[in-house]
Amino acid sequence: MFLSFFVSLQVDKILNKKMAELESKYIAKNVEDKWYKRWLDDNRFHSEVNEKEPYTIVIPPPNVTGVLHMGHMLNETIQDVLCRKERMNGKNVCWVPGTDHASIATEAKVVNLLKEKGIDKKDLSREDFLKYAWQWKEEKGGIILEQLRKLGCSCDWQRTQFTMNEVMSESVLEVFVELYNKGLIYRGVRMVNWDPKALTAVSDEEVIYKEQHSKLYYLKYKIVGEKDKFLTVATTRPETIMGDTAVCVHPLDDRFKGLDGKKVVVPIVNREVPIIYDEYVDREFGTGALKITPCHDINDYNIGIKHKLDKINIFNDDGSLNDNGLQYKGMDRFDCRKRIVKDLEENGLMIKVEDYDNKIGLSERTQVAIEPKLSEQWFLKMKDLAKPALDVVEKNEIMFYPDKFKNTYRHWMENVNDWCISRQLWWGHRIPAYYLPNKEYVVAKSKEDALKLANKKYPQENYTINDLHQDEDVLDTWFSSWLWPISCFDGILNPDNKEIKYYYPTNDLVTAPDIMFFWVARMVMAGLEFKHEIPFKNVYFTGTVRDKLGRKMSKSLGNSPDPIMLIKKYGADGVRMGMLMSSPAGNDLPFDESYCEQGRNFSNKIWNALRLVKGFSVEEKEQPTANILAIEWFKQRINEMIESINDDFSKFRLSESLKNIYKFVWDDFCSWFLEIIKPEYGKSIDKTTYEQTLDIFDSLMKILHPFMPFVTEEIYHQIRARKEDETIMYAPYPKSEKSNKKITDNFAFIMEVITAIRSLRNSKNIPQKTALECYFKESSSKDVIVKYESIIKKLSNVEKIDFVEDKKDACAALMIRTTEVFVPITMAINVDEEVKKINEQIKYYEGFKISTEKKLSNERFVNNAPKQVVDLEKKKLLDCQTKLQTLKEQLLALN
RNA sequence: GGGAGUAUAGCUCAGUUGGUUUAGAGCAUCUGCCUUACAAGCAGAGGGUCAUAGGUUCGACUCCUAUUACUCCCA
Repeated sequence: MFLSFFVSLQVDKILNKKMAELESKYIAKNVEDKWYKRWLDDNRFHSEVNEKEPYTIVIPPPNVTGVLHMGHMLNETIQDVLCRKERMNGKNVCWVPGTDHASIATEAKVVNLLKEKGIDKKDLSREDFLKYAWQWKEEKGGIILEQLRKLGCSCDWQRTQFTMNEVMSESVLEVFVELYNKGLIYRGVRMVNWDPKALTAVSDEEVIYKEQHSKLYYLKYKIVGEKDKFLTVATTRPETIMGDTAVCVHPLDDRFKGLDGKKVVVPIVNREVPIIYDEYVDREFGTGALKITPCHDINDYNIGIKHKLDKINIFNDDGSLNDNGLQYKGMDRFDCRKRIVKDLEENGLMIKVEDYDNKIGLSERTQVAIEPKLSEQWFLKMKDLAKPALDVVEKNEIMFYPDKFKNTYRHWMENVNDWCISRQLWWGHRIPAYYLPNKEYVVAKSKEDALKLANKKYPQENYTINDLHQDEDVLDTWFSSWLWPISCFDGILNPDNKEIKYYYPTNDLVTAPDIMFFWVARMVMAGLEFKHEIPFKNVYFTGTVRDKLGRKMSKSLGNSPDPIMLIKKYGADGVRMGMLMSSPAGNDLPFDESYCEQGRNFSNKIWNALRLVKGFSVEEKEQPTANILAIEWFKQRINEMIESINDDFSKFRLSESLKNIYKFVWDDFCSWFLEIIKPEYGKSIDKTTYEQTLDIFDSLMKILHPFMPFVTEEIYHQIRARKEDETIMYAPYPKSEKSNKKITDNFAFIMEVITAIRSLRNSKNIPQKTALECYFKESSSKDVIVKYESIIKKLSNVEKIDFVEDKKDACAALMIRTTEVFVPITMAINVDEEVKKINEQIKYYEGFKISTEKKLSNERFVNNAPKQVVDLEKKKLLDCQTKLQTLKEQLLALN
């Protein structure tokens, strides 16, 4: 006794010494910065053209003003997982990072910063303003790219792009000129979505419609020449009456018969305007009479053209009333509404006001109400570009994950409108159109080229460079990002360079569905138009990260956690796992920090498995049977896992894959494998098992690495001494060997046996330390039980296993599948409880038996169903009968 | 208003051409454990008329129709 105590004390010391080398808890921050720096120092993320197969991803360029939010985290984690997996598969991986210049957002930001300094944009020249903007960009822009490093992203930072860098800018001008020369770009006066705050037109895609409580006002329009007769017109925008140039009614509406050729007087304004008839009018809405304001509503505009009406613009660019606004001149549009309502009421021109919910368009960037505005803009014709871009998706040359998004894509492509590409801003790519004194213009990449062109076109004019005046507007930011997969490799200006030939088309694109039209669709168009090749093969659409209440995460709601804080708290690995665990492609992710906690706990679990294994004292000695069997089984499980992982990846089922790996590591490896091979306290492990365990651990780390890059790299280096330049990033991903399903099937049965015995212990309050005896009834599973006897004994603390023909007395009876086990127990058996339990089971199996018998006695089933299905049912019935018989015997024995 | 999608355990999701013990996992819950890698842990357990109503089929969570609820997209 004394001696054993002494020995165990000694062993304790040895163990503690080994353990002390590894912290008892995994501390991510000690590991993550270290490895990221190492990867960077060793230039692990960089790709150059070589003879290997390329794997290319271009990042969806975040806005240069942006900071990392949860959506980015999800998106970038997915890309990193894909990249790291392919890198281990031996591909030459190139993940190009970068940012876009975000015209509106950046310009607004710079304008505001200048305002704080007391500088008004209006007082600056274009050149000076751009100087400030560039300065801001260089100093503050692209923080997000720094943040991606914290997340462990393996981007090729040497290739970092920006949509306004030299190559990309020139590419934009190049394609503009090309498309213009092809007749696809045109300039025209159109009704555009005007953002009165940003003072620019925005595209249809940048308008967000939102339900709003507003009012419907009923106004009196006096009919000219008829005493005291009025038309009542309902409108949500009474402030626009200054722009009215007609009142329109439906030709078949009886209420308005006999008004043909008559005029009405616009209230307050006192202008006479015609009454016109058009089927466009909805007779159910309001009073059936519609006021027509061609300058301020797209539908009115079309009616105006059809009926040749006057057009009166009443607004300034900032949404205030202009000279046509009469006494309201200078007022803001919404102030004017309040005021004019009051005036109408005071003059008895308002009949009533009703509550009314309608949808109004808001600017995506500034959130202010969009004002439809007639203006001269540049457009890109979309019809011819859309057709082939739809085809490649319909034909699955480009695959969407999940593929339901094909529907959305098709719908948009088939109803596509021309793209308004000009923006009334300074920050961006200035439109390469040059106006001439003769009111004509030319389009060319540079002013010099434009001059040559102008003089060629108008030889008699002899223009000099100073005669040319470049268009003041810039291009929509998306007009540069639609070239992203091409221009990242300089494929527009140098279409035959070796990089574009090697890296293009890219492989996968990971993005959010809300930019499907802004970006994805247009990239497909650009790819086909300029490279005659698709830009990517797969598009993975992520879901939206939401809070627990299902709301989108947004700055204004303040419901988004700070990603960098999360990384600090749970480690990048933990956060990555948290993001991915419950986020299948295209599904929204109701985010909860506990996911990250789960991720952190997982890192810790793996860490502790390492501590256990590294704590073993190793000796050259015979390998116990249990260990041989455990290794044989686990290798099969690895094969199965690898197959299922590869299958999941081929379908972009990353979340499922990670869940499986999680369970595999936690349950199969830690709870089963390690528990089997773990030597008894104070004993050593045989060298063979130890080495094989390290191999297995090694494989597990490789399997997990794409998801949790840091902890796996750390452990990879802890498991064995590695060469100076060795990294798990480039370790080959494990390949599955021929697997033997029989082994895993048998082992699964043994696990059930062990669980049943443990469960018995639990329900009977038998302490873990009390060794049990197990008597198996002779059955077909005898061989398997004999084979795995050592494992059953070890994991359920059984000291004796034997086989019997009949039931044994004073035993608890267990049934595993169709095998019966008797476990002698000392305490009295609660007969009533046992009877109740058995009866419940009998009831279940009786029901099951009946349904199976019913199936088998159904001729049509037996004749129509495939043979395996019928055979299976027969086996089910047989098993069920065996069980019932056993249960009934047990019941009998109890009574 | 038009289109698309979803509905499975308390929560988040699997369920692969309809057939594997009349539904699986993780988290959460409950019970028992400081068992010597890990309490960020171990062992065990409970929990579902597969939204509702019909239909097709020998057989439906799975296919069809309608209804309800929610989500997204477009105007």
